[in-house]
Amino acid sequence: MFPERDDLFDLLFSHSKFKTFQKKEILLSPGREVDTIFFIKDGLIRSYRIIDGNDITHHFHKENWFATDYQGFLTNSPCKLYFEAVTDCSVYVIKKDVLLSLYEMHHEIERLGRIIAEQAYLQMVERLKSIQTSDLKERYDLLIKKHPHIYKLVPQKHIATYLGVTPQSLSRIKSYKK
Amino acid sequence: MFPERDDLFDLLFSHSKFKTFQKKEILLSPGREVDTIFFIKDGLIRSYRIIDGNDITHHFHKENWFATDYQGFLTNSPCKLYFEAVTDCSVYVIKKDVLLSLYEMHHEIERLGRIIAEQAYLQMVERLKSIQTSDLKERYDLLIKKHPHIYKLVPQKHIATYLGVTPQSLSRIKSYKK
DNA sequence: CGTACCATTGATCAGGTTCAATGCTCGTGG
DNA sequence: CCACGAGCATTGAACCTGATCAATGGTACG
Repeated sequence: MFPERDDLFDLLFSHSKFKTFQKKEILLSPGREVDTIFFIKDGLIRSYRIIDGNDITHHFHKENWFATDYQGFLTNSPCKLYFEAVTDCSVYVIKKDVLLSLYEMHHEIERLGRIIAEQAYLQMVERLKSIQTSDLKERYDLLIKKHPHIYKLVPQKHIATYLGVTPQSLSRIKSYKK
Repeated sequence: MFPERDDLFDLLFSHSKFKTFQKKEILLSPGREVDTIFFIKDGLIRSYRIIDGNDITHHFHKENWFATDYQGFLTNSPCKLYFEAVTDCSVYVIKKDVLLSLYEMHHEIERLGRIIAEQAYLQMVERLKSIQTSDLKERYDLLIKKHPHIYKLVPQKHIATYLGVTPQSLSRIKSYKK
């Protein structure tokens, strides 16, 4: 997933604040510019946006990886997402300006930044490709195969919107399955 | 689009080979592992994959940016795409191992690598979001507004598959428009 | 001029949406 | 300890968008 370089992460964390959140707590809301990145030490976070009053899941953020409105972060535009703790969570809170100056100062943190961006890209490509080439049933099967614990932790309706469909459609698919 | 640092690009190009291709020439085919990146100095390139015998456009690569099977490049997996010169093209051909060692040697090239990955991510997110939130007509309008020259250079059918629909559907949409 | 490639149009089909009603389950207060 | 309510899942029916299959029409280029 990322280079096995604990020293790098230790350096990063030494410039962060450690924080815990309870299940269902909101870590971050839309509005201001994105100046915060979370690194999830423990727990599961769901990000979502509200479109026409509907809660649409953007992403599930798992432990040992980052969570932020990456698009807002990169383009200096306002945060569009809510971040909600699906389970109790513990996270390192990293400030954007701190991260950027770490990029400047340490070639290796810059590299970490590159690898983060590359991984984010790969995730998006996979998701786009699966939407374009697989039908709903295949996408659902793949998701619960790759991330079985998500299936147990979040309501179906959030998984449905993550897959880009309504909860009703997902429900019907599951009955065909058997 | 990217930092205005001609010296960086000059450094990169000094480790590249300059090459020209004629309209309709294939620059790269699926098969072997991806060891090549193109930087397009001039011209337009279309990448596509063959799925069930059908030509599906993956991306349009414009001048002053990079073109490669980025997914294959990042995951060391075989190239899945064809790259075809839509117009006559001139490109810098950069070898993967050369780029990786430039990353190692120059913090600033590493940064360029980060920015490339970030931009690639942003493009994918935009595309995913437009598929999930816009209907075909809106996506088509947005595409020709943002990239009017593509519209003139490639057949509709390639634009259709880029948008994730059949040429027939795109044709119908256009007649509603007026 | 003819042919090859692309765009358009028509008819039918399939998958997912929407709106609405019903069923299930778990946590809380009486 | 039970009963109720809130939130979620399921199911049904009508509908809509884009896919598919097939035929027709244009046009550029040899």
